[in-house]
Amino acid sequence: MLMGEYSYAIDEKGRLGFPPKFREEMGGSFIVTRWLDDCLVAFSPGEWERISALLSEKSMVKSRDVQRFLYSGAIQAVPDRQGRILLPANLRRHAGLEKDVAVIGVGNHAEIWDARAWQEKNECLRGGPIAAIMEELEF
Amino acid sequence: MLMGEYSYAIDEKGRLGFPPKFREEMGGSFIVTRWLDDCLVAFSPGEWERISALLSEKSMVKSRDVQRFLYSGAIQAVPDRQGRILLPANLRRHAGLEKDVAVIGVGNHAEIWDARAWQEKNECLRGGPIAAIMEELEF
DNA sequence: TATCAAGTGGGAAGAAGTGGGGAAAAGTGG
DNA sequence: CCACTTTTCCCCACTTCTTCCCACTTGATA
Repeated sequence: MLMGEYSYAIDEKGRLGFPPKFREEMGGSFIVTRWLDDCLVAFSPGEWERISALLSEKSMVKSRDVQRFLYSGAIQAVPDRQGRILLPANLRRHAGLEKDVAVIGVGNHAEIWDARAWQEKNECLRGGPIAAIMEELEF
Repeated sequence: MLMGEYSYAIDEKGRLGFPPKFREEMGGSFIVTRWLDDCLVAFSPGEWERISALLSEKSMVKSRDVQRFLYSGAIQAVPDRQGRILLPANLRRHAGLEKDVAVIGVGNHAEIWDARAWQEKNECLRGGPIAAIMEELEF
């Protein structure tokens, strides 16, 4: 179960640290791609298979933009011996990543946020919508 | 059944004492995460499993903010030999914890409040809304 | 009053984050 | 087709921070 929040800095070579606990849980490599709300997502190979299968069940025509979105941004990330992954420029641009980054666990996947964007997201969530959404979900 | 109210002080390293009775009831470790009304929550592993399962039944897209809220704040708290748990900075910030803290039992879970916030909450509860909420719940 | 449990503080070992250098591969021009 | 330049990628070393463990103090109880 991926959870927790970790802070990292992208260095001049575009390398991003990745939490040891996450690497351990995900295995030797994982898939990183674009995600909703201007962040990036990391799936273990198994979860990626599952997502992929769910997508292929849908109408190829109706889901074409979703497939373009997810597949075109996807890379297979292989951490180096220090546990860092290399993020291509297009992915960094999508999430507005420059230097300070937050990596968060979200159960079955991890998300990569620009530190400031994540902070603002947090402020919004604290504010109140969480209780409303949970009620709506009948929690 | 978790119940009662306990006072502790967070030390400079972010460590927080946890009531022996609660530890005993929860087992060797438990999950702590953000919760509604600017406090933290502690679930036993079993209860966490239940919450987690409820969440994964929902739509991944619709529940994404709730999942971010709960999972990104979650840590597996393993008390040290003195029965203290280590609270990361982001959790302390969420609940406004600085020094004096109240740990309270709430049936199936425990909550961690800033002492002053808990005091104010208490005043509010005394005030009156309790009866109204109980009526609404058809108690 | 003595003993035990529990709360609090500090130090040391280990892991993890960050930066830099070197080798290999790929792309480009002659 | 060969050689040179540039970029990518891998590995090593250092510093910082986390985490675990031990000791002390305080309060309760017999």
